[in-house]
Parts: sequence; structure tokens; C-alpha cells
Amino acid sequence: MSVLTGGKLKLIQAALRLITQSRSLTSLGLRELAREAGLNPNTFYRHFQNLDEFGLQVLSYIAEDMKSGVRELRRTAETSEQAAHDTVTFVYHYFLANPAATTVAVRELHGPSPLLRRALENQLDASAREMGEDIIDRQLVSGVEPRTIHEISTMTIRYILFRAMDYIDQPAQRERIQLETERFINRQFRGAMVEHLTRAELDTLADNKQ
Amino acid sequence: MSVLTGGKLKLIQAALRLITQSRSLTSLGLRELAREAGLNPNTFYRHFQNLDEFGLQVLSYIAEDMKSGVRELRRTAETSEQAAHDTVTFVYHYFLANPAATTVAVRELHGPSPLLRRALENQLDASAREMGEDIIDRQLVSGVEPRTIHEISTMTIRYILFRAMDYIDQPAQRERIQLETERFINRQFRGAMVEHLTRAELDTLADNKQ
DNA sequence: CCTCTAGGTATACATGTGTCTACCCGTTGA
DNA sequence: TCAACGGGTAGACACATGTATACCTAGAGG
Repeated sequence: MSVLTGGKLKLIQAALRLITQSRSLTSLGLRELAREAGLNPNTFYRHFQNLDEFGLQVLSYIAEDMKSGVRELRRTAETSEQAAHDTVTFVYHYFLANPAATTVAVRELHGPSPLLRRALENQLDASAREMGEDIIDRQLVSGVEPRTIHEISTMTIRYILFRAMDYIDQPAQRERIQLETERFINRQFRGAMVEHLTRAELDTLADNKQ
Repeated sequence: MSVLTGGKLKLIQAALRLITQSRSLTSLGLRELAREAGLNPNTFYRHFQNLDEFGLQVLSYIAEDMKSGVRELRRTAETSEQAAHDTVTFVYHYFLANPAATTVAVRELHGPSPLLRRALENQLDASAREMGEDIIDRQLVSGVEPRTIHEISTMTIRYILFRAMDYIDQPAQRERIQLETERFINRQFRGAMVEHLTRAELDTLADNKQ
């Protein structure tokens, strides 16, 4: 584990290229991969046992990448609103720079291979947990149970992932998508902050605005 | 348009069966379909020009189904919380009864075929608009702009769709998923209702609970 | 009664696929 | 110097795929 030697890396990168051009990881053929990588089909077997193992390796290659990306995200932000803005900006830029990884993640999270699905879920849940801990440590929201914060984090991570697809392939809509995402996050947390109020109390609050 | 004759229907249903057993619509082969349907491969060409057209027809077959399902949903519920509960219960039961349709929708919404993607988006947006109108007409939330209600509806429809996958294939988690979904919806709307408050006002509200 | 047609079938072809076995070549270590 | 070995190649295998052409049959319409 695990310096990637030439051929192996070439195959993985070929997969990422093919996926960006509208394929799904599970549907790639090994000859297709070799062709794209400029290698002999049989070279595949020098590095991977079969396509399942290949899929897993591509995934962990991506995961490595994503993790290091998201780690950088320890920013200084005072309010949760500011943090939401910073996070969303950062994450979408990251996704934009790594379209293949994003596409793989979105497609395989609900894709046909249970193996890849579980792997991705674990990966996402880990990120969500980190995000939750971060919010708690930095006390970005008040009066909300940790349990709820983690729940919201999980939802948010998934939401962002899916929107990232739109963000990538609809350049004209990027600003709108970013703003929607921020509103989404803020509403979740604001909603959680007033979860203990009755509907009547809420209604008066809502009606009293000008 | 469009009484489905024997063979055509058999092919579409074969597709739905195959998809439930962990395939994706785009990845189906016509021989595979014919085999599953108990027909000669060439019969496919009597009914469809190619696999793309087939995909679209499967989609509209499903759409028909879903639409009629969701239409039944005009229930009587007094509070938005109650409506959320009723809706979520109904929708998840519907998805549970139609796993193939659900799987197709989830897989192809971010799948490799732009054609199917657009078709599905339109379908979902239509449902979201209906949901939004319904909420507005029945005045289930107060003090929230129609624009915001529609935005939340769109997010909710997509959220539910993805969770439906988990709901279907994790029987032990169904109650939890349903509750999470309800909390998700309520937080969105509650969050929207207090969107006009400042953070300081919110913090006092949140800290004052016991 | 004949003809047309919709739906289903059979055969065949070129191309693609995963996998196996065998061969090759440069580096490394003894 | 020689053996082992990691990484790459070549050819061949059985089988799957999309598609084209031709044939068959049951029913409908005149």
C-alpha cells in the first residue's frame, strides 16, 4: 500500500475519463479501459483480479482525494451562516475541479453494485460525522442536540453531492444552485433550533415579520 | 396512444423486473430483455426502434403510474406537520409497492443518458409544483413566500426519492427513515418560517427551551 | 376468397466481451 | 552470471451483443 505504478494509475485515470464522458463505473469493460489507457487488455490482470476489485480501487483512489480535499476545510467562520457559505463555496469548487470523482460517487451511491454502495455510504457517513463534530466543537449552532446536528449533517452531505452534479453540468445555474444549497442548510439548522416551539408560537413568529 | 399489446407490455415488464434485481435501465440489452420476456430477440424491433426509445417508453409507463399514485394524495390534514406525516407515509408505501419504478427513477435521474435525465427531471418538477400548489392552497404554512414553498417542495421530492431506495431495501430501518424524512420536511418549513429573524433572536429562542 | 398487415420467429454476421496460456523484456539480488 | 520476477504483449477461446434479412402465421377488411 500503495504507490501506484504506471499502468495501474493509467487504468484508473482512464476509468475516470470515461466516466466523465457519461458512463457509469459499473458499466466499464476491461478492454474499453485498456484501450483508453493505451495498454494491452491483458495488462489489466497484472493489476486487478477482476472488475469488482477494480471498482473498489477506483473508489478508494477517489476517496483518498476527497478526504484530503474536505480536510482543508477547517476554516474560521464565526456564525453558522458564514460557515455554510464558506463550506458550500469550497465544496462546490472542489467538485467542479473533480468532476469524475463526483460523477462516480453520485452514480454508484444508488447503483447496482451493493459492494460499491456500502463502500460509498461509509465514506459519506464518515465525512458527515466529521462535519457534525466540527459544528459541535465550534459551537456554530445553539440549543440543538448533537444527535440532531449529526442527522442534519448526513442529509446535507448527500444533498450537496447530488446538487454537485447539477452544479457541474449546468454552468449557467451555478450561482443559483449555490444559493439554494446555502438556504437549504440554514433552513435545516434554523428549523432544528425552533423544533421545540409549538405550531401556534411559530405562526405568530412567522406572521410578525414585516 | 396507447393500449399496450402483449409483447410490448411483456418487454417493459421484463425491464422492470430486471431493474429491481439490481440493474440500471441504461445497461439493459435487448437480448436480455427478450429472454426475460420469453420472446425472440427480434420481436423487440416490432415495438421499438432502438434501446433509447425503449428507455423513454419505460419511463413514461412508470410516470403514468406514479402520477396516478400521487394524485390520490389529496388528503385532509389540518397542520403541515400532519400533512407531512400523511404524505410521507403514503409516498413510502407507494414506493414500497413499486420498487422497480423507484429504482429506475433514482438510477436514471443522475444516470448517463441526458435524454432520460431531462425526462425524469421534468416529471419530478411537475410533482413538486403540484405539491407546492397544494401546500399553498390549503395554507399549511404561514408567512412563507410561495417561491420558497416551491423551492422546498422541489428539494423534498428529491430527498424522498433517494430515501425511498433505502426504505425499500432496508426493511429494519423503515420506521427510522420515515421519521427522519418527516423531521427533514418539518425543519425545512420551520426554518423558512423563521428565516426573517436575526441570528441573535434565534439564539435566544433556542436557548430558552427547557 | 384473396390480400394486407401486425406480431412473432429463425438464421446469420460482424463486432465486443472476459479470460486463459504463452511469450517477452528490463531490473533486481544473489 | 544467472535466476526470479514485475509489468507488458500477442493470440486464441467461447460466448454475448445489436442488427439485417427473410420467413411464418393469425386475423381483419374488402
